Amino acid sequence: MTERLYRDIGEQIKADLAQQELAPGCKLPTERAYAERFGTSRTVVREAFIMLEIEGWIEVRQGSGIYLRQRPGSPVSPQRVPDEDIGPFELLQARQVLESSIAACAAQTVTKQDIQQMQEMLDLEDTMMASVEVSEDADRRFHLLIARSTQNSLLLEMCTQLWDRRDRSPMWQTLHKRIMDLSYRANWLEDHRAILNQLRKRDAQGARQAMWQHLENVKTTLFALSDTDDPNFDGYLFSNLRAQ
Amino acid sequence: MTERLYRDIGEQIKADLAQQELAPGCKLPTERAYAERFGTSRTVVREAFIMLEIEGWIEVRQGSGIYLRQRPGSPVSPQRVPDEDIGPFELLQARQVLESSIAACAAQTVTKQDIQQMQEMLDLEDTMMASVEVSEDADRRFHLLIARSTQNSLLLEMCTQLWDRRDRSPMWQTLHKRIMDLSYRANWLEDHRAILNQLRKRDAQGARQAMWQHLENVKTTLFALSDTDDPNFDGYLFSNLRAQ
DNA sequence: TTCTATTTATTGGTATGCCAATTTGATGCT
DNA sequence: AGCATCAAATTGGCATACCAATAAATAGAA
Repeated sequence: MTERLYRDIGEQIKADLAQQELAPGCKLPTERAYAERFGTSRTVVREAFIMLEIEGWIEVRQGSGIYLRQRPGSPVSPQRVPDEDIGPFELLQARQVLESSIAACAAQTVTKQDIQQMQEMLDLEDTMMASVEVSEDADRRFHLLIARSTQNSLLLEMCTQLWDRRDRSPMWQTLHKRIMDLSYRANWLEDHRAILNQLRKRDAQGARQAMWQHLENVKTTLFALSDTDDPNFDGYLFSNLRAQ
Repeated sequence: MTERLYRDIGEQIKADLAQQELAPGCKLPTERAYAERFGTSRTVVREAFIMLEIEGWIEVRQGSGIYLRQRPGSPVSPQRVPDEDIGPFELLQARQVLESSIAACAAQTVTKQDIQQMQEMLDLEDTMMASVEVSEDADRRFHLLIARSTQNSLLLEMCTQLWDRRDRSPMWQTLHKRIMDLSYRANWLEDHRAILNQLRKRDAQGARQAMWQHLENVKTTLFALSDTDDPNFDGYLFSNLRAQ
């Protein structure tokens, strides 16, 4: 695996900023200064700053300089957690917490069109259960449709992030096949139907509980599958918050 | 405002990929190909790809090529919402949904050490209420400590993201000063005390409701302040999900 | 003195060129 | 035929050089 140099430099800059406890809005050293300091070309430093910019730490102004957008390294706020460090269990727990509340919220904002689209996804899940590809995609879309129906773009974005994380998770690939081979999808389809029914009734508490139970069932399934030959499986499954 | 070229190119590449509906893992055109196509140097294309890499869309392998990491542009999943497009109300609603559930979850996982640190933050808020800087920082830390006490790094990360969004929000700067000048902080400190009390009791429902009520109060305060001379204020306050 | 216009320096933006890792496929041996 | 080896092409990694926007300094007019 190629360790991209700009990432190293970017992390070093972040560490450096965290150490100094600079105030938001203050000006940072120039690209040239960092280049000389790290003994690299300005190109790499520039790339590192692009990383920090995308991550939201800094703001770059041509001809002026680079400025801090917020306090770096607040003791409780971590940088982005690497995909490899997140286990399926931790991910599902986060989804359970977030999506159950989203379901409750959605019950109060969902429109007829939303309901209709969700129903179409369920029909798709039903008829195309044989196709892993299609039914899995329908699963994802069903959940995201619920998030979208809250009419809150941030809730949809967060929910999307968690699903993207799952797809990127190395361990998911393994679990994915095991789960798909088995017939759990029928159970989950029933869960989905229950959720949609609560949304139809505009029952916030019912929707919350239905979503919670659904993800609880997924967790249970996952747990049952943890009897595996992969020695790292258990530790991975339960990997949780690391020390700050 | 400087529109950074690499952002334009990056967005164009993303749009291009979404259009083609490529499968995950497939190989993308080379940097040189995109450079020629857009009529720019390879440098900007490379910077654009760094953006996509940070955002998690692609994986870059030296000497080999650039590969897709996941499905781009699923109909319901948007790209990241720009900070400028998010109003304080939408942000607070997202926090209310997320943080109230986090509080409920935290009530079951919080440790004595967590409780102690939260108490310290409240004491800081109390004694340093005169200092806007300090009390605001304590506010932030208090909320993030709750998220951290769930022992779930994703929940902490999402919560942190929302607070970072607030800090970056252009409208927040305006509201921020108005709120700080007034004496709402005392009320919010009471809210925080109520939340901590529920956490002490390990009462999940109580914690959920206390957090919900707290952010409801913040929303109310914000709404009261919306009587302003800024013509864009109202629209901004309620800007919500845009059409997909 | 003060304000303004202009020059100069600073700083990020972009392009070009060469280097290193990887892949590909041709070559020759078994 | 099959496989190992090596050379050439491909492709991203990095550095240098010059361009453009901004800010700072300075000279001149009111």
